[in-house]
Amino acid sequence: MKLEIAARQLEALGNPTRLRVYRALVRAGADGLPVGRLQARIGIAASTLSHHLKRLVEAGLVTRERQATTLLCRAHYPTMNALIGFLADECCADAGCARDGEDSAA
Amino acid sequence: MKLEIAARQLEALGNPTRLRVYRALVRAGADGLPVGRLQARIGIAASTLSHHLKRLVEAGLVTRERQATTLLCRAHYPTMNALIGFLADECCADAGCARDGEDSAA
DNA sequence: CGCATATTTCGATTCATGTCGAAATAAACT
DNA sequence: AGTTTATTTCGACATGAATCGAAATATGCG
Repeated sequence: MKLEIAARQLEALGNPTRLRVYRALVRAGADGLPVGRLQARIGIAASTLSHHLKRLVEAGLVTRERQATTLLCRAHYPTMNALIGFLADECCADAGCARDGEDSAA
Repeated sequence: MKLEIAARQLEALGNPTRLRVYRALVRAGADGLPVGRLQARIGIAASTLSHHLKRLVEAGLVTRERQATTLLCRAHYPTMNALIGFLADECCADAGCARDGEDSAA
């Protein structure tokens, strides 16, 4: 059922707004970014951002952590690495990758 | 506007059925797979598969080519490579990737 | 030309998504 | 305790997605 999980993560990233959010978090690096900052930067309603953030968190791509009065969000790199691994592995990656039948039990 | 494109491709892969379809095509390798084969393998209605296939094609992840009476589908690797590149680049990838501020013009 | 096979398009249905504003909750400060 | 700031949850709405079966289209064969 690994495929289901990968699909869920891909879906989470497969929305322009969420991808923008996620990218902003990645760029923010280890320090993360408070929700409010994100909102100002991306320019959407707070409730909408919260909704998207929740989906990213549920997909394991982002972590949220209370930091006094604000909620600090951070990109969770291991998940992204695993996802890229899945794509590269299950779904090809390297230039060559023209492996014919492999385990495709016809 | 590259982000929009990446989001579109991620969304295309972000559905379990489509991801299954795509993976089947990748596994089929350079020979590709006719639609009918895919349908039998995945077990969904032909119309549903056609719909999903269309989305994968529109996202540039799959190519379709008439082969006499059947339509041969193939995974289009360059797109996947570019997508992985985008994720690795814009959205982190390598294990380390704890680059703090970089261009995050806070 | 008409039939058989392969695939898509159409129409319908059901459910999920993206979005917002307003109200509720959480945490800190006075 | 009350106020302010930060964020989420709620309710609503419009739009899009996923799915199917049936009908339409395309290709090759006899």
